[in-house]
Amino acid sequence: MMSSFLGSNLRPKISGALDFPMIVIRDNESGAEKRRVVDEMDFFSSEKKERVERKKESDANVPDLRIKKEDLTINMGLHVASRNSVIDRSVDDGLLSNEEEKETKAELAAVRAELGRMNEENQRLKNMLSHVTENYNSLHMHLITLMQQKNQAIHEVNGEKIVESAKKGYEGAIMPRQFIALGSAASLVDEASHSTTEGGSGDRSAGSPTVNNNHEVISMDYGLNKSSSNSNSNNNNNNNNISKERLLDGRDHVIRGAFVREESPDQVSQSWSKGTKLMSPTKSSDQVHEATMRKTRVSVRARSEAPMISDGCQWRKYGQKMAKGNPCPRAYYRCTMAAGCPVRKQVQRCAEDRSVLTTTYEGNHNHPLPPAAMAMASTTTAAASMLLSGSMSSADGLTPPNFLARAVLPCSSSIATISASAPFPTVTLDLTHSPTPLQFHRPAAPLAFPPPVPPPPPPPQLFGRALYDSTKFSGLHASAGGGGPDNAKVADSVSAATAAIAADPNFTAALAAAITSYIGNSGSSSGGGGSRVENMKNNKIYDNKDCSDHNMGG
DNA sequence: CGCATTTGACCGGCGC
DNA sequence: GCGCCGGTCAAATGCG
Repeated sequence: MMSSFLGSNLRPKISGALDFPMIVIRDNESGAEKRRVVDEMDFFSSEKKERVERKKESDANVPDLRIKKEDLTINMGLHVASRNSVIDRSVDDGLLSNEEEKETKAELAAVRAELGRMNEENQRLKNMLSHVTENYNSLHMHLITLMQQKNQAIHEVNGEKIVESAKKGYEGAIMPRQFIALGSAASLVDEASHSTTEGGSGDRSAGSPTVNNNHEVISMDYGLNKSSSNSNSNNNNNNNNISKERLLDGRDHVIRGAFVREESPDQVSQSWSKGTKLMSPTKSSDQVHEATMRKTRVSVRARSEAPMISDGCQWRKYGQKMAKGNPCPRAYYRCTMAAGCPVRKQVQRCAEDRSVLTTTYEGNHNHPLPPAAMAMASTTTAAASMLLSGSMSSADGLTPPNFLARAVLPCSSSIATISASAPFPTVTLDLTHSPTPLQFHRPAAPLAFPPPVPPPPPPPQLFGRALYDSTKFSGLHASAGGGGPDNAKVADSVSAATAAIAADPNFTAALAAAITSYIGNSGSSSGGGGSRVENMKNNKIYDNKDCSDHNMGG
């Protein structure tokens, strides 16, 4: 990266430097050449002043401080080099007077001193930036760790009370009106599931009322975590019990309703999320916690010829299976960006349309994410949280389960499908549609997570087309930070579809914000459109389901 | 040699 | 109880 930066900035400076009369005088015997040099040296002072002025203007026009300083360094380095050459040769040839020599050498010393100062300041700024980055990463990790420890403590201390309340048929649940805490929503969802596992384990033979009670525990715990992790983050420890009591009392931003699913608690704990081996008694509590952390899934459907969409994270493939009803194998990946990261994903092509790639995410990352991955994580996280929100709301008829479709693409038939009947709640974001520009609304609300340095965003009207040309996306991330001359070429080859899903932070951020924005207003949403709750038992949503179900809006 | 991928074995849940 | 299925593990293999 540095080389490309230097290259792109050196060339004009070199050209300018070569305009300076430093032509090598190889033939000392030629009087004509000597005179020519003397003539050039006659306007040495005015030339020098002009170049100093140009440099000042150039420096003033460079917006970025770092680039400015480095540019200045390079420029000044050339000044020094060329000046040295000219002075030395001129002195050697006896072409400079003593006064001129003193003057230019004094200027040279000054320039060198300035160069040294700039170098020092440049280094200082670099160190500062690196220090800030390190601090940010460590704080982020610390925050995640604290939240996990806090939530676990809550379960241990108050879990029994929640279970008791749930068994009594308590129907209240807190649903925060706003959330977008990066990376926390999935955790909250997962924590909710954690609570379900603990609470339901003691009464698995109960009938449907108990099932609903368990789901209510999900909602309540979710609300608890949200309130403690978002708005009360500064007083987490003090407010845990308070939040719990408010939660149990049904006050404070309560959206009443039960988390409705059709399956039994046994089904809740099965399959991908169950972590059968992780749940064994021989495993540590952390492992059990990790296993139960992974509950809610977010499935993203996108057209791509690549074997896997690039979402900014590092994945390691740990298995591949042939799934029933689909001739295409299903690949299993786990996140390897940090040791012990519980996030996993499945990748499988649609049986009906091989160009459609279904990526299903589960769990939340326990480490800082790169910008592109952050955008993707935010999107899936928001969708996962939306799932709980939608399920709760749909129970009391306020909001249809597939409200995301109207949230993101109000005029399209569907971009998202929410399953409230699966063994694990799942949101399917169907990005294989081709929405018209009028249908795509970027949210006006600012995002809560820091916007990454964005690549040139694809025009909204190209979104649908881009989705179809998602073959060559895989090279994007390698070139994202390059800024080199190949960027345009790479950009041409990048699939804007997958980019829209995973790499274009603008889009994913917009999607996340749209979801989030909608959730923030979900309590006031009117019913209207019919809900479409799919039977996702045994992962049928992508195994056996006709792809056309997701492509209604085409 | 280290790391990632492949692939068969294994496990637990579910349906019959 | 048995077979099917989804999910995971871990040894074998491939690759840079």
